Amino acid sequence: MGGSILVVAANLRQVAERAGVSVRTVSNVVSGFPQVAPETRRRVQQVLDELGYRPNAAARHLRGGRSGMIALVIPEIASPYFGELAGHLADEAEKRGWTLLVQQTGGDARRERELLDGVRGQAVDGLVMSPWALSPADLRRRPDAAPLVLLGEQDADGLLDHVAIDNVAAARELTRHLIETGRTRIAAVGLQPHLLNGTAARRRDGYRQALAEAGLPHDPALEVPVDRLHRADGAAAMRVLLGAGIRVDAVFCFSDQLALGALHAATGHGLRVPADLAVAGFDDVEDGRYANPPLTTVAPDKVAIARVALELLAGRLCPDGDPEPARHIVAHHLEVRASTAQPA
Amino acid sequence: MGGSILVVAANLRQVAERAGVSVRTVSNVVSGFPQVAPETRRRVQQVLDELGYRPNAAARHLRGGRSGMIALVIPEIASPYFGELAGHLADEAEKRGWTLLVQQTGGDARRERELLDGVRGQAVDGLVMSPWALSPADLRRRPDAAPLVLLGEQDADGLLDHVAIDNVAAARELTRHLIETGRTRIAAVGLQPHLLNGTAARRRDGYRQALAEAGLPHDPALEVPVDRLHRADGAAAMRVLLGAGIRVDAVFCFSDQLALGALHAATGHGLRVPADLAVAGFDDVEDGRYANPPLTTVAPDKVAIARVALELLAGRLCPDGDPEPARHIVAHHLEVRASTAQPA
DNA sequence: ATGAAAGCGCTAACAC
DNA sequence: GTGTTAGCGCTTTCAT
Repeated sequence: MGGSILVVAANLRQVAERAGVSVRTVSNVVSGFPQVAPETRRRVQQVLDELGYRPNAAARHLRGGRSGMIALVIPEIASPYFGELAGHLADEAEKRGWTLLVQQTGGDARRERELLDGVRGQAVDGLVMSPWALSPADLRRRPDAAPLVLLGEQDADGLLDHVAIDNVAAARELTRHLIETGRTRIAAVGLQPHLLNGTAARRRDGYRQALAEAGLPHDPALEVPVDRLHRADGAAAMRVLLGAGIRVDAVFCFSDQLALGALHAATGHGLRVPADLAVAGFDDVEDGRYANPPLTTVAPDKVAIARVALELLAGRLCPDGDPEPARHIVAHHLEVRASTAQPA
Repeated sequence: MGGSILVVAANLRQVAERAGVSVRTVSNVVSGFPQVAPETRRRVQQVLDELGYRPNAAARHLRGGRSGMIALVIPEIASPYFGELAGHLADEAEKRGWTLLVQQTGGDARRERELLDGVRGQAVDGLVMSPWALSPADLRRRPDAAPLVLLGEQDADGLLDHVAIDNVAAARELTRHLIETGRTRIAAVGLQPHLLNGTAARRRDGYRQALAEAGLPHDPALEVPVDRLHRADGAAAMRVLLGAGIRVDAVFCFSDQLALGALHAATGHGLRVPADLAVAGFDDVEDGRYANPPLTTVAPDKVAIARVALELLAGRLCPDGDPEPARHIVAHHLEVRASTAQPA
C-alpha cells in the first residue's frame, strides 16, 4: 500500500446505520425537511459531519430529473465578449445554485446542431446559446426537451426565447454619432455573409438607416465583409480599405475586436486616430477602454443579458411558467471615447 | 393543450421492446459491443434512430461512477489569460470526450476551499485549478478523491500534480532583455502580498536575479504591489510610480493586463513608449499583440499547458497510472515587440 | 416522526 | 449471441 488513503464518499445508508436511523430520516435531515425531532436531527447531523457526507449528484439527477447544470453554447470562450458574458452568467448561475458548463462551437454548423440536439445526453437542465451558423429555422427543429434561451436577436420572431439589445437602434446611434463629428465617408466592417444568425445584418441596417437619415450616399464599397470576428480580421479589413485607395474618414466595426484590429492596422499605416480616421466598435469589452486611443463603442448591458437569460431559463424550468416564448430587449448605451473625437 | 409536444426521451427498455430484443442487446449495440449478430444490430439501430435514443447521462454516471465532466476552477473567466486557457482546455477536453465546467472563485479563499472540497457533490471526474488564495498546505488538505491538477508552480513540491512554466527563468529572461536595451531603472509591477500561490513571488525572484547578474542595484521602491491583476490595477501602479517621482525607464508587469493598464496610464501621462519608457508584460494574450505599441511579453505555451493538464488528469483517472505526483514544466519564450524597442 | 421499499436508466455479472 | 437481473444512491409514496 502506498501512502495514499482512498476516502470513499459516504452514502445515506452508511450514515443511517451509524446514526441508528433509517435512510429516510437522514434524507430528511440533509434536505432540511422540517418534520424531524430535534434530538434525531442533531445526532444525524453529527454523523453527517463525521463522515463528511456529500449527496451524490448523479443519483439526485437520475431520481429527480434535474442536474443543476446549464450549458453555455458559444462560438469561442476566448473571445473577450463571450468571456465577459460567461463570467456574468457563471455568477448568475451560482446565485441560483446552478453550475455552468461551457461548450465551444467555433461557429461551426455541425457542432452547433450537435450541441443543440442534446448536450451530453440530457445532462443539462437548460441551454443558453449564441448561434452563428444555424438559421432561425434550424433552431426551431429541436426534438430535445431542454429549454433553450438564445443570445442575440433571432428572426424566429416570438417562437423562441431570446435576449438581446436592439441592434438596429444601437448601430444607428453609433453611426449618427460619427456623422455628428463631421465624418461622411464611414465604412462598416463586420458583415459575415456566410453566417445566418442575423446580428451583423441588423447592425448594417442601423448603419444604413443613419446614413439615409443624414442624406449621405450609401457606397457598397464601404461595407467590408469579414471571415471571423478576431482582431486579425479587423486589421485585414482595414488594409483592404486602405489598399483599395477608397476614401474613408471613419470605420464602424461590428465588434470591439474588429475595431482594435482596424485601429492597429490604421496606426501601422501611419494614420492618426481620431484626427485622420475615427474608429468605433461594438460590445464594450475591457480591451477597448484601455486601447490607445480608447475606443468608442456600443455598450450592451451584459449583466442584464446574463440575468434575463437565466430568468427565462428558470421560468421554463418551473412547470407553471408562462408557455409563451419571450423576446427580451435589454438596454444599451453609446460609450463615446477618444477614438471618435471630433478632428480639430 | 398548447402547440408544444413534449418529447420524452426514449430509454433502453422502450427501444428493446420495440425491437423485440432485451435491454442487454440494445445496450450492446449502443456501446458498440462487437458480439452482436449483424441482423440484430441493424434492427436495433433502426429503432434507436427512430426513437432518437440518447443514453441518459445521469444513469451512466450513477452506474459507472464517471460523469465525463471536469471542472476548471479559476479566479475569473473574463480575464483574457484564463479565457484563452479555458478555450484550449475545452478543446482538449472535447478530444477526450469530456465536458468542461467552469467555476469562478474570484480569488476568494473560502470559495476556493469550497470548490476544492467537492465540486457539486462529486459530479466531476477531476479538477483543473488555478489557486490564488489557498496555500500549498491548504491544497493538500483534501478529503475528496477527485483528481486535482494545479495550474502554476506550487510550493507543494512533488506532492501535487501541477503544470506550469518556469516563472523564475522567464522573468529573468524578460528582465535581462530590458537591461540589454539599455534600461537601468526597471520597475516590477504585480506582487500580490495577500495571495499565497507563489507565482508573483517567483517572477519577482527572476527579476531580482537578472538585476543582480547585471550588477544593477535593487531598489524596493521599484517593486509595486497590486490588489488584483486587472488593467485598472496596472494603471494605478503606473500612477503610483509617476506620482512618487521615482525615476523609471522600464516597467515589467507580471501580466499583460497589468501591462496594458500601465501602458495606458503612461501614455495618458505624456510618456512615449518605448522611447521614454519600456513596458513589458506576461502571458501573451491577444490584446497585447494588437496594443499600441504591441507589447513585449513572455509567451507560455498555453496549448501545451492545457494538453498536459488533461494528460495528467487522464493518468489519474486510469487505475494503473503512475501514483507519483508529476510536476510538469512546459515551454515558454520571450516575445519581443515594439513596447520595449531600444530608444534611438 | 420514522421505517420500508419502489424505481429513476444504465451496465455487467450470470445464466443459457 | 442474447435474456434476466442486481444494484449504483437518492427521493418519495405508503405504511405505521
